[in-house]
Amino acid sequence: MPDTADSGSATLARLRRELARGTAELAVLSILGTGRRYGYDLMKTLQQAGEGVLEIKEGTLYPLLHRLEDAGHITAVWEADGRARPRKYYAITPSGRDHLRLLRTEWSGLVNGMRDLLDALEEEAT
Amino acid sequence: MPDTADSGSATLARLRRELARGTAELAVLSILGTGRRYGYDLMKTLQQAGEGVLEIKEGTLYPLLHRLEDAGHITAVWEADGRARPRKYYAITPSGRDHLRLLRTEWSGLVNGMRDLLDALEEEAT
DNA sequence: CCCGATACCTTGCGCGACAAGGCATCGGGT
DNA sequence: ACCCGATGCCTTGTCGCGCAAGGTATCGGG
Repeated sequence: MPDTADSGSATLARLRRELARGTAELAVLSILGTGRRYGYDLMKTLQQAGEGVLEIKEGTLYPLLHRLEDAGHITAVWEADGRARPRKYYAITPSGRDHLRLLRTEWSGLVNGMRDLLDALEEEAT
Repeated sequence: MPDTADSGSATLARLRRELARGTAELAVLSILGTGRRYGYDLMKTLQQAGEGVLEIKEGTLYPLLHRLEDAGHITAVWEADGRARPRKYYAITPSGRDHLRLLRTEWSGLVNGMRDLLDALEEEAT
């Protein structure tokens, strides 16, 4: 029955999505910075981290991993072990570590910039 | 002569843009939360705030203001004063203040989530 | 025996940021 | 007198991420 009168929460999802834009790359690369992982595992990990604010969907994750691989930031290997359904494990490369450093710098710059702006406005309101 | 071999900084602008996605609305609405402003002034203010990380371009700002106005979050009035070239002043509405609160909540949720993730990964690396 | 979880993938759409363009006014420098 | 940069507003077209929705296949439990 959510038909009309939904204009708030329907917008919330989009708002959240737009705000989080670009953070998927940082989150994924950060996790891979601590060790190799396969895609589905990354997805599940991010679903639980930070109350789900960093959750990314399959349609986002897999293309992202392919972009990172094409850019040379990560490498992929299929691993079957004993299982019939093999997993694709990703590992970060030196270039990927450089990129991760850059991303972290940009992210904290943005966070600090926004914090400074909001703080300045609060002072002003005094 | 920047022709090839530029693949680093050309990407940086896009990266920065994607990360900052959605923050323009928060920044603009925050400023308007402290008093009325006209568009060009908002642009100049954001250019200087936080070493330019929050800078937004004309092609972003004006459509954004129109979206906010359509949504009822801000109102606009042309003001001529004595000048020949009038300015369009924007002021936040009660609905806009609600929206601003929501945006700030979402933003800090994202920032905290990312901080928690990065902290957890650092611990893990111990 | 079927369904949900695991595990990978793709195509098409929505939407914000921007480049690049346009229009008009005003002040200062030459 | 003239031009140019800053002021001040606007629009159209393109780019690229995130996602919904769909597809394929295996495996375990009810």
